[in-house]
Amino acid sequence: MKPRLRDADRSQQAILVAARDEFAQYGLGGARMDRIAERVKLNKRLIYYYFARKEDLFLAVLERTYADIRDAEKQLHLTDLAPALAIRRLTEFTWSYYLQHPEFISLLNTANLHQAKHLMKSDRIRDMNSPLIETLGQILERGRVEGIFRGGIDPLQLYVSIAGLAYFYLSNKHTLSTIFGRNLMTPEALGERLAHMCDLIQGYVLMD
Amino acid sequence: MKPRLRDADRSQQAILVAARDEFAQYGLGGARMDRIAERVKLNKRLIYYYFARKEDLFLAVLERTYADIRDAEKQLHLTDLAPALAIRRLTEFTWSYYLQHPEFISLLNTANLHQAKHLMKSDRIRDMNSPLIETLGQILERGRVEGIFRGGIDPLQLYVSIAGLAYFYLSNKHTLSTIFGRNLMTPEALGERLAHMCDLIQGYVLMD
Amino acid sequence: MKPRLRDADRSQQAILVAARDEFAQYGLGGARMDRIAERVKLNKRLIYYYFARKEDLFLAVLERTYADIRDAEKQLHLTDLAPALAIRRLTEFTWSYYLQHPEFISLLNTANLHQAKHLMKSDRIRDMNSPLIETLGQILERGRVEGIFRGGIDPLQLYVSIAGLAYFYLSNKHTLSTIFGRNLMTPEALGERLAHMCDLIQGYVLMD
Amino acid sequence: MKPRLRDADRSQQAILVAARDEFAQYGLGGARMDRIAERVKLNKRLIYYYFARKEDLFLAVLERTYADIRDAEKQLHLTDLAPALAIRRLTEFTWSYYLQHPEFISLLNTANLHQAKHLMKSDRIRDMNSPLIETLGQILERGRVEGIFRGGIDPLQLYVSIAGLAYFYLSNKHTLSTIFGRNLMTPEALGERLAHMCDLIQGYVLMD
DNA sequence: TATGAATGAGCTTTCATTCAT
DNA sequence: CATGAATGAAAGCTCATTCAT
Repeated sequence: MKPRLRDADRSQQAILVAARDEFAQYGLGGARMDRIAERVKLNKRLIYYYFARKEDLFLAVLERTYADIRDAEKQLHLTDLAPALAIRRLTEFTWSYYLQHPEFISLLNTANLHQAKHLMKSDRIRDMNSPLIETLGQILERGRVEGIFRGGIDPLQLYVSIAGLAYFYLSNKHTLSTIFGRNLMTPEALGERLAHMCDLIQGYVLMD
Repeated sequence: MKPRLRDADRSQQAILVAARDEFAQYGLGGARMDRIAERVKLNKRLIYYYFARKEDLFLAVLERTYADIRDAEKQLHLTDLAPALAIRRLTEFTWSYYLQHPEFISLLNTANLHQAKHLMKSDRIRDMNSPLIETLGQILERGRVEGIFRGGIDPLQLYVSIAGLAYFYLSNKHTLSTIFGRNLMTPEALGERLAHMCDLIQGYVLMD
Repeated sequence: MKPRLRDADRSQQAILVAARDEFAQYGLGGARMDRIAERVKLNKRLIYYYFARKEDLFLAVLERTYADIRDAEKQLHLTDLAPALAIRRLTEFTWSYYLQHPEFISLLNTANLHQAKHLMKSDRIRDMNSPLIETLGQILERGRVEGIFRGGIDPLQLYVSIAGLAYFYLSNKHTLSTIFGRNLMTPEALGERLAHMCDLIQGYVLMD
Repeated sequence: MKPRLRDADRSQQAILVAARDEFAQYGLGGARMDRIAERVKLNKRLIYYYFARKEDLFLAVLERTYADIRDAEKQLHLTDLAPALAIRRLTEFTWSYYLQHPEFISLLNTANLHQAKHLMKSDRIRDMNSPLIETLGQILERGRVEGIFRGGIDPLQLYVSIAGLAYFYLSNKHTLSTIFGRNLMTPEALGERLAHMCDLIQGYVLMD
């Protein structure tokens, strides 16, 4: 006998995926419930059945999005690596995750446009508090003890910097490409960017 | 004395300011023409009289926004400074401009959400092509010749990095503050961020 | 018993009737969607739900209008009648159909004002191509063979003439009445007109 | 010294022409005051200065239109011609006037859509009462006396018939062409129509 | 669980018209 | 005589949301 509950769960997941794409493409204000329903090929009413309101749906999408990146981060096992390699791995990971998940960047922008008021309502996200900062702190400390990293580095600042170097480039790829008249998304350009980022970060953390 | 009413230019400028604030606060999809009209205390119809459509108004706002930052950049006179100081000035300027113009960040995000299709329609913006990259190239070269900068630095990558370091922090201030449970907008936090940025950038461009 | 509410087809038909009256009374440009909604006592949004746009609604009304007259024409069974009688029946039918369906005349005028661009978009109407011309051709030929009709009559010209004799009188009843200071819509006047039309047409087709 | 008044008059005439074209093309409801102003290349405010309201402008256009056709009719000098020829000339004139003035047909349709309420407000038009009916009555009587026309013909009915035969064909040229899949506006088609009309009318008035 | 039908509020846009010079 | 600036009202249309089954 077929488990009914699985169907329900599958519908919900499908709705979340469709909604994520819609919100990422059009923002919260520009997203259309009709279009989401059409994307999932499910009745619009069903979306309301599961998620009650557009804003709630957006919140659910955000929660899912954060859960996804946290899961990915957990696969990194940075503590198993030598400090310098760990930093490099983190930089590469951040870059490629953003690159492969443009919807993450867009959703983050949207969340911030609305001053993160959705985030704040979500205990789940706040509790999902990235353990990365702590891990990063341990790595930096280990590197300092080993004499290869300089001291006094704030792990949060470093994390924000790594993210920022990747984020700005990818988030603004359209305007930057237009204004500088240079396609920033060719494989070569992407490679150059990653190399530049690694140089910058390595140069900062490594002892002279 | 200039007449307050029936001044076409004055009305247009006032509309642009109100629209800029509205778009920055709510995004393109979330912005309301009614609210813009109320902000300017002018008849809604007048907005259409001058700007025809919401999208055109958004484009006009973007053009104005870019013109503003270009004007500010021109005041920097980086070429008059010693290379190391010039880089520092640029970093500080970028930081404080973004800090003092949160609407700039928001509008940029919105423009990118829509894949810069508005930007592309504007010859004015494309021609407004930032001369900063060229200036930055000259500074880097001068520093290299003087033996204080390392060689092989792509000015565009460096510019994007400086911007990214400031942008990500400020653009995502709400989500970051929420997730890390730490107010990133206190004077101290802001000062620390700028210091960190300068360290990072200086460490990258300066010869060991 | 059929449910009165939540009957999609019923709603659509009711909307079409209300829209037909509104378009006939005010033309395409003068028709108001609000007024149509009020006529049907249905939510305005529902009209858009089924017909998407005002122009599409007008097209649907036109299609329905043409279908109606084609249906009526089919009831005539002209081929069963003697040629002379058939011509008379057609004349009378045309006259009374126009007389009883003033909305038909008005809608036709509106369609032509817009250069039939709606008609052209409708495959349904173009395929609904009046079989009357062919029937009329057969009747004329039969009459000619029987020696009572003159030869060389173009059925299309004759059809247009019959229609025109009725149409102009009824379409312009207001201006004609005003200008000639004579009420053209009294029963007597209407009877005289029909008699005149029959005389004219009979005189034309019959052998001297 | 240049007479100022001529300019004013010229502007008014230009506005009337532009308005006539606009009303003919879009109907009363679809006509746009802005578009009329653009057609004349005069300020919209000036139109209001001279004609006060859209409806009044439409009325002025109607008056002018009627005056024009009455003028043309006066050039016919039908009473100078032999009765049979006079009827033929009238038929030809009606046909070619409608053919060359499609705006006349359209404006007439619009006037009737609004139930001639504009016409009724205009004493000028009502007084402009076509003398053609009287003339036509004289011609018919003359022909009857000469033994070439049958008696008992109502000049108004005949006039309406002549007009209707031309009007319907030309007014509905778009729908008829579309539905019958036959271009009714080629020179050949137009010639055939006129010939048919003359046959019909001659056949009716002439003694067997 | 799932859906087509229906709605009220509000959105962008339009339009005839008036103001001030 | 002529005009650019400004407006209130209303139009077409959209949208999130709910109803009934």
